Amino acid sequence: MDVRSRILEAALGLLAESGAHELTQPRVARAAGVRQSHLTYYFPTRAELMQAVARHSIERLAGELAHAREHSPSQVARGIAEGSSDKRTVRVMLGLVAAADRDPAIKRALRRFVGELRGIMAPALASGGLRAEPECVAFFHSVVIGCAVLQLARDNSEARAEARAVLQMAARCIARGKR
Amino acid sequence: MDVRSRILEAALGLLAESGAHELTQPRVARAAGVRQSHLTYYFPTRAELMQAVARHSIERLAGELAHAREHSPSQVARGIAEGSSDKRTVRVMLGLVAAADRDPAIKRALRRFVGELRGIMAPALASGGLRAEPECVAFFHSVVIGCAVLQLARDNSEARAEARAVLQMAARCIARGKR
DNA sequence: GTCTATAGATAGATAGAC
DNA sequence: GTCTATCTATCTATAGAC
Repeated sequence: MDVRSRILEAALGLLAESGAHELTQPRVARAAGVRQSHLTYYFPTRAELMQAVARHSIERLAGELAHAREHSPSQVARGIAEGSSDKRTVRVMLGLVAAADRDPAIKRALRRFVGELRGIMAPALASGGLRAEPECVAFFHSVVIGCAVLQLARDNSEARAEARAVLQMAARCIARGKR
Repeated sequence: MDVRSRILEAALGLLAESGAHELTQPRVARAAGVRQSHLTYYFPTRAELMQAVARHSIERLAGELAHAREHSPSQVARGIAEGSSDKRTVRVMLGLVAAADRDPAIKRALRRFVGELRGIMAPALASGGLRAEPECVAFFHSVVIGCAVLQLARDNSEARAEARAVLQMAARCIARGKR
């Protein structure tokens, strides 16, 4: 793996493990096994590093979903459910949202990602007997994110059980043939 | 207003305006009009400052809702809808979630707040003709948070319109008389 | 591409006078 | 409770040798 990729992998790991707070040049460099001044050769400013980390994280998340898609739509659904209950994934997402709030470039990347994610999500919902109109996909996506955030914020078994119940409820709401 | 309150107000302002990234001792002190070394008299460590800011933010958010409740349940509903589309409020919430992820004390405060918020939310939903069982409140709460995060992340008119549509859809899902 | 070295800024925290 | 002064650690960024 080339150095640039090693750096991005290390950054993603820190982001997933401890949140955006850990994403500093010295820590990323140490985790990647390069000198800090070498890191700035690839990413001259912190903003460029963050943008690259955002793109890399998004590629990763989208890639995992696309990979699941090769198997079956139900696996996509499971992947989304697992991702939304995986603290590492949620930390990455919240970090990207916070970064997007301060950097339009990251905001654009996140917009594209939302579109892409929903493009993957829609057929998975459809094959699960759920409605896949854009409105329904947006609805389900919102529920998934809400559950994920509430779960990371509270982080106990009660929150996990609640997330499961709420997601099932959301699925019933967009079940085909209803309303 | 005493100094301690001024500090917390200033911190909340920074958090709402620019996110958790801005919450440093020097910036908070400057915004509050005190010396940094004076700030550490009230909050000896950064962790204590963060915990106090969390408590203060939560009191503020809960207070605004409780105040709306004195008027009418529909105002509570409007307050929740407005809060979830107000970037300042969402920044505060995301900052607290990120802080809770690293500090169990903040996590506990956030858990209590979720309970409190839902206690206010439930009768508002009920008086709006919606079901107010805990499951339904948790469901609606999740949708609100998901919409808020998606909106902050993308921040355009499309996202705003989508959030409105999704919230209305969620309301229809827990309308009384429906399954 | 990789390294050493270092500058300049900012953050967190403490000691002690008043 | 408020202040000055200061220390240490950390972060971002640049210059220049190899």
